[in-house]
Amino acid sequence: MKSRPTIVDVAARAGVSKSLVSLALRGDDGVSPATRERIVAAAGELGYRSNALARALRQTRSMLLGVVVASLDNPYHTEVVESVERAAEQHGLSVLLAHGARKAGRMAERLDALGDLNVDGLVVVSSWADPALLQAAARRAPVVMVGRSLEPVAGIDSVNNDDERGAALAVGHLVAAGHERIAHLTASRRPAGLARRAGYEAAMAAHGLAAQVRVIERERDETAGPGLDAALAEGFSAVFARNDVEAFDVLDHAWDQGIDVPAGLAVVGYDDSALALRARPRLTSVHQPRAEMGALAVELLRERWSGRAADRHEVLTPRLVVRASA
Amino acid sequence: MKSRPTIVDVAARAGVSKSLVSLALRGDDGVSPATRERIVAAAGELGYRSNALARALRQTRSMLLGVVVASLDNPYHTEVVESVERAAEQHGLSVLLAHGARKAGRMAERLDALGDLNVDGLVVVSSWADPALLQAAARRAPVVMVGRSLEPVAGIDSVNNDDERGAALAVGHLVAAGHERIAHLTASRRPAGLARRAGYEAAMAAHGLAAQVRVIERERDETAGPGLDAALAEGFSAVFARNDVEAFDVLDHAWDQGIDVPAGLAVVGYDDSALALRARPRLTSVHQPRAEMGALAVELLRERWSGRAADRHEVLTPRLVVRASA
DNA sequence: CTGTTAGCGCATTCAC
DNA sequence: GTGAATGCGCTAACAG
Repeated sequence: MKSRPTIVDVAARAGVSKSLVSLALRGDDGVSPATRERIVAAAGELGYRSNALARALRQTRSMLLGVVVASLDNPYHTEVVESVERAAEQHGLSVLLAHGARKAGRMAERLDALGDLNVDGLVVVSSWADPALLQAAARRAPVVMVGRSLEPVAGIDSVNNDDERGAALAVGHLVAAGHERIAHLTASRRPAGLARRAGYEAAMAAHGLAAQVRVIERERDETAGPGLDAALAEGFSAVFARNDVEAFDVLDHAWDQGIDVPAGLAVVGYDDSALALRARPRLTSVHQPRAEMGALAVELLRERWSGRAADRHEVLTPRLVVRASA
Repeated sequence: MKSRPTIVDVAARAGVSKSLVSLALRGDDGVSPATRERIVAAAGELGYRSNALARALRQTRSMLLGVVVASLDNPYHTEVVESVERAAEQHGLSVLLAHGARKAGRMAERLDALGDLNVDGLVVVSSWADPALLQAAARRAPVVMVGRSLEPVAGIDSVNNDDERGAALAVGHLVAAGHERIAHLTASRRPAGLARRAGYEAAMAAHGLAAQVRVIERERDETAGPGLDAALAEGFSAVFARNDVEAFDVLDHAWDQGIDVPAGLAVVGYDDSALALRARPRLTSVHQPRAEMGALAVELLRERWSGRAADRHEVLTPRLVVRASA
């Protein structure tokens, strides 16, 4: 509302120069205890807080971390964001969150806006991103992509889970339970989806089974319609879905058709997001180690700040969380 | 990464003063077309973007809008955030999103952090907030609360839907469908929950029916357990839940117990969030006009900037969206 | 040692 | 069209 007190106001009130206020408030030595106390008291009385903008402008570091997330409506994404935030906080970094980066145009705009604010680093949480955009952003601040790109993007670090291995875990579990007609349902032609699909196909082959991939187009704000029903009508005994959101849809449609899960149809999802616990029956799902992924993303940025030049692409190992659906 | 080009670099390259660069780039008159073109070209070649921090520091306005949301895991909240963002963009405001304000301590910290960045205004999207915290934040920038507080907080504008009326819509719909044993399930002692409960009780009384409120404690990250089952065992013919999340739980537990919805149990939720479309059967729910709410929140801030001193508390009218669950 | 002065960082604005 | 002042906090160099 009213203009906030500045360092000059504090200095005046404490009867010292503004330089000393700066030193005192940041715990520098070379300030006598008595004076420091006076300054701290003055600051307290005025409700002074240093202006983050001014500080960031003067220093090279803003201590700001930009996080761009594709959308807020996939629980897995928001869970990754939270883990990034936790890690950031531990290093005294403030997170600025931007979302809606599902379209390249908006993604570019968000990245630019964060860059304009002098963020020290960027974390992009998305299952897809235009390499050129990432590289453009990386000219301003180091960028870490949490999620897959088709192939490594030069100059961009990345953190991922091993989608192929995750898919193999799902298939292995279903095969061990005696399933043979195992379908893979996917709606995505994006990298993570492709990797899971490839992992599924490889695992099926390894078990001597025929891969059955069904691509289900998903409408915006809707659960997949007729395509999904048609796929279920084929009589598979088990389904490995590309992610929890789609596994959730499978459960819904199975419910509509009176198919009993898991007896009539076993379902395995991917991400182990909050959705897995909301589902009935509770969803068996491949867990991505998101807490580690967030921490690692921040760690990679810190390494860049310390001068690392070579790209790093970290791939973490997922694990299967078995619940009631398979 | 490398230090970004400044206005001085552009000025040097175009052979003019930096003042003129500033004027030209912001479309001021009084710059000859030829010169302007030279300047724009120079800026383009250098990839110059004005430093948002420096601009905010110089001007009184930062054009930054802070949005604090209780949590990212309630779809209704994130949908409100998106509508605020859309409205903000139309006025050239950038949104800085912060979350995790479920605890007062963290809320205070987030508000402070945004204040340090000189946001021009704050929107708090939450079903609860400590009035003292809001007022503290309001000393730095105008604050709008989207959601209910127990009573109006002096100095803080608010945007809400009429919870009492929404509850009455739900009850009216169920009564019209012939229901008499209508329970209200709630887990919340927070303002919005209380208002809906009061609205439910009033509506039941108006219809000459006995109110049946059941308070179901919800564990973190879990759907309500035994309490919910016990309530369902009482044999109500319809349930009005405090919000979609809890209505979703009701559907799950009904499913567990083999209760057919809506034949054996009609269910109505509140918020009409994305969850309503995920539910099976699709959830009948009270719709809060979130698009208008977001736009209104931004509008209220703009009025404050224009000098309005009196508080405004806007209450919008909800409507019932009838789907399959009731 | 304790504290001050001067100037920086970047874009905007006003008097000339 | 320009130079100088401004906003706010940090910091190098300097004085007591």
